[in-house]
Amino acid sequence: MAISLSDIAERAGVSVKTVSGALHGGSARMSDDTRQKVKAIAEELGYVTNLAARGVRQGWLPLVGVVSDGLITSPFATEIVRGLDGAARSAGMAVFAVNHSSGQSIGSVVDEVQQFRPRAVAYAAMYHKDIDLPPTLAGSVGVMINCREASGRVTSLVPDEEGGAREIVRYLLASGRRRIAFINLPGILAGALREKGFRAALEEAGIEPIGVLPAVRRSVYSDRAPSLVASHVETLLATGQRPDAILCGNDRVAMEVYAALARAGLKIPDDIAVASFDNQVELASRLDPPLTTMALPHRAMGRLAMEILLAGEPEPPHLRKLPFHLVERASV
Amino acid sequence: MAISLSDIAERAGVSVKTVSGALHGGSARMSDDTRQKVKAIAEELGYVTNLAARGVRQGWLPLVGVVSDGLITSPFATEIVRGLDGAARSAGMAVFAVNHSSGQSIGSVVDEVQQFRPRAVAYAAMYHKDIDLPPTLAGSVGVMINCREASGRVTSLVPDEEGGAREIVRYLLASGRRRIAFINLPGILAGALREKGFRAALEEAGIEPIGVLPAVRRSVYSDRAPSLVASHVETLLATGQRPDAILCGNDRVAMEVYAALARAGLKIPDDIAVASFDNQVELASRLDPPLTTMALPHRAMGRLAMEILLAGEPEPPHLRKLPFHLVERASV
DNA sequence: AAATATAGGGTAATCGTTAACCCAAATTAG
DNA sequence: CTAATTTGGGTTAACGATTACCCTATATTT
Repeated sequence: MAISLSDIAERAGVSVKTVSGALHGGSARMSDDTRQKVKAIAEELGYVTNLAARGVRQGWLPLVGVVSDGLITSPFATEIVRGLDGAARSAGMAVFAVNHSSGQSIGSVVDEVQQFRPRAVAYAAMYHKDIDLPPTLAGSVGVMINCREASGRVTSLVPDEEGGAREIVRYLLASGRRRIAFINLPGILAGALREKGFRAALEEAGIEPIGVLPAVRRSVYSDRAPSLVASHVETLLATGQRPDAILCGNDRVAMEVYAALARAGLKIPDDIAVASFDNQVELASRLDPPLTTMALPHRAMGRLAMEILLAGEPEPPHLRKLPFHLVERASV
Repeated sequence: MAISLSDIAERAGVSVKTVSGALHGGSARMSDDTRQKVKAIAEELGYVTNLAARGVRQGWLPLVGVVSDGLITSPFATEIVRGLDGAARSAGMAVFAVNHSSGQSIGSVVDEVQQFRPRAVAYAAMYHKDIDLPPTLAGSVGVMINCREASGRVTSLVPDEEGGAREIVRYLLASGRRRIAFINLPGILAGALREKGFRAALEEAGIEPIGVLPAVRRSVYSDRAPSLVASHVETLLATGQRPDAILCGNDRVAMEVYAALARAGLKIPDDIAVASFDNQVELASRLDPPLTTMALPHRAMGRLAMEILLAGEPEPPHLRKLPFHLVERASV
């Protein structure tokens, strides 16, 4: 078994509480002499705090549980966790992430996490969606990240899809583009909201969109679904009203657009501008030319979530939309 | 405060130990009647096991700590974690992942994890590298994942880079290719080992490589470094010995090769085959044609690591190389 | 019918840490 | 010079779960 306070106490010839005070109680009344001696012995013996024991006493462990739905495969997930982690560290907390596979109910996973008596629990969705949290869990889950909680009982943090789409469209307009098409991700919440922003921004400029087209068939967005991108691009180029900008649902769609435009012999951005959403850096910066894209506020959501979780007085539940961030590269 | 065993005991009119036996001690002597009654009350009160309390008694929490170096951004990291997680769950353990940012020493992060009294601790590197673990940690870290531990005091699990390269070259040879070039990732361990495998496989077939070229300048591999891929491809195509296959250091290099070949008007795989390492699915399956690539054994490393950590009798420390896995798509 | 098992469950110690309280010596205030 | 305060540190009781040990009925054996 590992070294405990009483081992140190015995060696130092003091009581356990003195050791505890010397090592952990910053303001405990005690001579500097004693404190130094105890610390030295602790160091020598290789003492490591037993947080489980402290946890029993305090009623909680210095953990913040994060339950995420399904795939943590995406780089987005890690950005959320980074945001959470950074804020957690500065509060002396660790992030304890558990993903719930499709087999389990949210409730059972939350319970699993609760067994560790975390200070707080957040729920994080891997893509922007609606989630209906079971009423029983409204008390134990403090923040919903990247999803809208239906009942409104829990504060939800989501990307401002509509605003992000407006911003990139305005940017395209500011660069002089007027004939703008949108190859969107169908069947997902982000797609629907972005389309609203896309249309709103064009309307406020008094411009008609060239087309809003789905990247895959059947209104079902999936990485496996066969892509329609190439044929859409060909169609768009064939019309008399050839677009001078194509906005893409994500960087991978943009990658396909690049390929289709290359086949058609068109130069980016001179003949046609390309922009998208996601800022998947490895992809976007490697494309030729590097891709201008709207970065999602994943890290910001993570950071804000942690601040909300650890804040003393909780705000009343509400939906908070966080802004996208334009990453200018050379494709516009 | 949450419900405890004694709350249930009081309500049920039995002792705490009976409640403990009923809920957790599968084989405790007890009438079925009592057991059912206790379980019902626990359910009703919404009892959740306090693992911290149990942890104090047992000396450890049902956790396996995983310390990873720096960036958890890569999809590889999550594959490792998935492997660990799957194996951990079936043993009733949870994975507690902590990444150590560049500021901290490995030791301090391991200590941070040890405070939670995990059952075992693993170290995971985000890309295949050599790591020199401080001697003090050889006792606390049970397995090194995706890295070779210099001193040999700890079992290390790494991808069989050499074997993987041999396999993909043999595959290219089997498909009839004879003039094979390799645009490799310079400056990293994986690159060096793969080159050995690449050369070995060609030699055993009595064939000379067309060229082994670095994807970026200066032998420093980084996602930011300016790419040399396009010019290399142009050079390769300009020679009389035009290659009929290009092996790429990773899928992103392959993506650039695709673009360069498209510009040159060459068809994949008819004019020239392309293959690579990584199997970054979102990319590889989206390229046109979909990319044939060697998948790294990340999940397998994670799973095996957990099995080693949780095994009763530990094997003596050794270096274990896990095989790559060929993902056949249409680019060869 | 007496001796022995066994089922069913209680008591109390234990894990490592913290914290409310106490006490003696030393210092300061008046 | 005495009373009040501070300093330094010890005692002891929690926290929640587990477990070795013990006791009392009832069931089984001889």
